[in-house]
Order: sequence, then C-alpha cells, then structure tokens
Amino acid sequence: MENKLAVQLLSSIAQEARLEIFRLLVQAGAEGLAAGAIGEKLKIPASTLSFHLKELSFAGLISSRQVSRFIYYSANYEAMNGLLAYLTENCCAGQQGCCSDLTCDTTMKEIES
Amino acid sequence: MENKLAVQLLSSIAQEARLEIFRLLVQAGAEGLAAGAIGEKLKIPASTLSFHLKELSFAGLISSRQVSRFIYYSANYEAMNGLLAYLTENCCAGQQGCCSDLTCDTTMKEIES
DNA sequence: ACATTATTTCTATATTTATGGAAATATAGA
DNA sequence: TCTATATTTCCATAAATATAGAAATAATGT
Repeated sequence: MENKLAVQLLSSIAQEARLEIFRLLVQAGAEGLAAGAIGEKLKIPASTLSFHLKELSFAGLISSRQVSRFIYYSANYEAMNGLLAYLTENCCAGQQGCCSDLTCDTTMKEIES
Repeated sequence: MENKLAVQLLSSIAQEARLEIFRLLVQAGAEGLAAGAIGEKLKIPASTLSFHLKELSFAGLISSRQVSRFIYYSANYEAMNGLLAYLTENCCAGQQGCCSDLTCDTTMKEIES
C-alpha cells in the first residue's frame, strides 16, 4: 500500500463520528445499515452524516447500495485489512515484540479455539 | 482501548509527515534518531518538525530522551500494538475474512519461518 | 401528477490543523 | 563567559475539516 493511501484511510477513521459509524457498520455485517438508521442510532444530523459517509466512501472503507428509497452502507473489510497489513509491515516491521506479540497472539487464539 | 484514545492515535499518524516520521523511527529501532537527523532526512523545517514530534509524543506513539545537546526520539511499539489490537477487535471483530485472513496469515508465516 | 420519505448538495460559519520564520531556551566546549 | 549548535516556543497566516440548516434531488406509492 502506498503511503498516501494509508494516510487517507487513517484520516477517514481518525475522527470520532466516523470511527463510530465504521464500527457500527462492522457490527451490522454484510447487510449494512441505511443512512437514516445510522443517523438515528448515533444522533447525527442528516447533512453531517452524509458528509462523513462520503468521506468514508471516498477512502474506500465503506460501500453503498440503494434499496428502494434507502441507501444501505456497509463496511469494506478488505480495505481495513489492507490498512492493518500496512501498519503491521511498515510501522512494526522487523520489531519483534510489536505485531507478533499482541495482534497475532490474539488472532491465533481465535483460530485455535 | 477507549474510542477517543484510538482517534487520538489514529489522528497522530493520519498525516503524511507524521506517518513518515513514525516509520523512520520504527526503522531506527530502540536507539531512535535525533530531531535534527529526522528533519534532515525528511526535509522538514525545524519548527514544523517540532510541531509534529510534539503531536506524536502527546499521543504516546513516540518517546524522547536527551543525549547531550541532542534529543533522541524513538517509536513506542506498545502504543502501536494497542492501536492494532483495537482496530482488530473493534473494526473487524467476528468478521472472518478480516483480520484472520491477512494480518494473521502474514504474521503466522513470519513465526513459522 | 402529487404527496411522502430518504438522502444528498449547497451554503455559510466555526473550528482545528499545518506551515515556517524569528526569537527564545538549553547544552556543551573553548 | 562567550560562542556554537540543537531544539523548542511564539506568532501570524494559510489551509483543511467539521457542523448543520435549508433547498434540491431521488424513489416510491396513490
């Protein structure tokens, strides 16, 4: 992953409202949530929400699809994967005690169980 | 990890200059690098660099220690670990195909080899 | 075609963040 | 103490980002 793309992805979740939106969409799974439902749940005015959704979409972290009058947004796991991979490789690389300790121990336990 | 702390950590690296600084410090290892060396390598004016270093320090991603006239900065792996763990748990949680696929496959190969 | 509902775009404004020169501070050697 | 070097703080300014009401657009059912 390119440096600039990483910054774009990071910027898009480096904001409280957007991080919450993304977390909510991760929880919601593949089906996603309609914009209105997100706004209601997180108490964000429609236009502000729209701004943040556009931001996340532009970065590629979420996708949208229209279902009748609603627009459903859902999390893009691949994008987050890419970001995690970038951070693991570029911001920990070669440093044992960084990713190996925590990230992988955790995920390995999940796999084993 | 708290939501707000995650945003703070993310914000601190969601900026091209700061992400480069952090990557450089990760490469530099435990010894770290003096402010001047960082500025020279990345072509960042002293005052601007100082601003970014303060930002990273405040978030807890880097630490500094004085060595004679120089101030050496070094990466805080634990903080990055914490962030990766947060993202893995909160932004992928339960979604197979997210962290398990990429992050852990990668780190597992590193461990096996 | 019209009314209703969902969402976005437009617009203005407020707030935060970034940049870098100049001056101030700190450390150390002569 | 004087000088040189490293770094930070101060300051003004520029640029980017966030907020939300009002108007516009889009989709649906009647």
